[in-house]
Amino acid sequence: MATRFFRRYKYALLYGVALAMLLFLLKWLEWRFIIFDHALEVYSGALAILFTGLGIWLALRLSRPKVSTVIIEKEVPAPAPEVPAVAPAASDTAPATPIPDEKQIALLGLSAREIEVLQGMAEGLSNQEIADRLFVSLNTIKTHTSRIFEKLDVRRRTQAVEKAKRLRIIV
Amino acid sequence: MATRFFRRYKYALLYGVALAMLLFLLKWLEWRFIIFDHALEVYSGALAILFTGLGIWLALRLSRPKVSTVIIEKEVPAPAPEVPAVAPAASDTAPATPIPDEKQIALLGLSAREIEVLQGMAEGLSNQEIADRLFVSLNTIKTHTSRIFEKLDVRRRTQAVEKAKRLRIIV
DNA sequence: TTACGGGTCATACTTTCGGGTGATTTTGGC
DNA sequence: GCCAAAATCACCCGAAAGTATGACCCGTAA
Repeated sequence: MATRFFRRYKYALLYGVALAMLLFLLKWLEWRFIIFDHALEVYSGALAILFTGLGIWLALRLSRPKVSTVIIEKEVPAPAPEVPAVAPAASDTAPATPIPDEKQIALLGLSAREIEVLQGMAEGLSNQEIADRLFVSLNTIKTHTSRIFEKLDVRRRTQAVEKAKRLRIIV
Repeated sequence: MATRFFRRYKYALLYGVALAMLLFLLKWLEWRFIIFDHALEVYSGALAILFTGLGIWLALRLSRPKVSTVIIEKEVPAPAPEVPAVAPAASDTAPATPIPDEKQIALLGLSAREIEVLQGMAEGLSNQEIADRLFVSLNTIKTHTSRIFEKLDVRRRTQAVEKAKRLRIIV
């Protein structure tokens, strides 16, 4: 069928259509404003939009609202096979007790920032995209991911997400 | 004392100073090239400040307070039956339908083989591991993953897994 | 018979991930 | 003010993932 063709050249087709629409829009605007001289209004509008965007960007960039972590304990009747595997990882902080503190098991020593990164991972974002969202560099995210993998005792992001969801660390 | 104050409001101060310098620069330029009609510049500046403030206000108002909820799984001494590890975790994503949604699969045109690969992906396996499990070559898995990404309209395996689980294609 | 979808495999290439290491800055508690 | 933890950023390097393209085989439906 033509589905394969469409699938293969989907983006090319989309790009073509988008370009056509954009050209049409430009033509329309040209016609629209050739009559009236709305230069000042357009200028003001552009300025307003630009600086509103700047303000939003600034606020998001500079304000780091405290991430309040709400901890809800939930009793689970079925001890998953992975839970014992978690224990040795947490045993770094509490090696004495054979059954470490529940909070340490659950949190695994994950910081708030690491959970944010984990959340991004779970949404299927790349490290670069997570970096952009959190306004930090790619290297920082890589450091965070490394520590997350360490603490969760996994080696790949897919495993981390799977485990984090299973442990209800993230939704 | 003053250091603490400076530290706390560092960015605000920086922003203020920067703004002041910018205004000064504008004034200087204005004086440099004596043009009587300063109305536009003043108007622009006022507009810029106003809408920057608006943007900041908007961002602060609209950005929801980030509250990360951590649910702690607490083991209960009561021994549980031999439940597969996946089952309890899947209960939160698919409480109603334990079986995959056939309609979604048919709708997306995913083949049986592709579902198998997708399943492997969801378990956090690497392409090589999936290849070994299905007794095919690594390149074959890569081809499958590419087609899966096409059909699911995603670009990364993490996104594919996220979407597949959301659509109940896999458990 | 031919066209097509599905499965398989390959090469060559670019991009992203992840490990390892070291460093500085920021933050929060004492 | 001091200190430890957290957060940030950098560089290198190998591995894995993903893109693009072409090819072959095999059923099946037109």
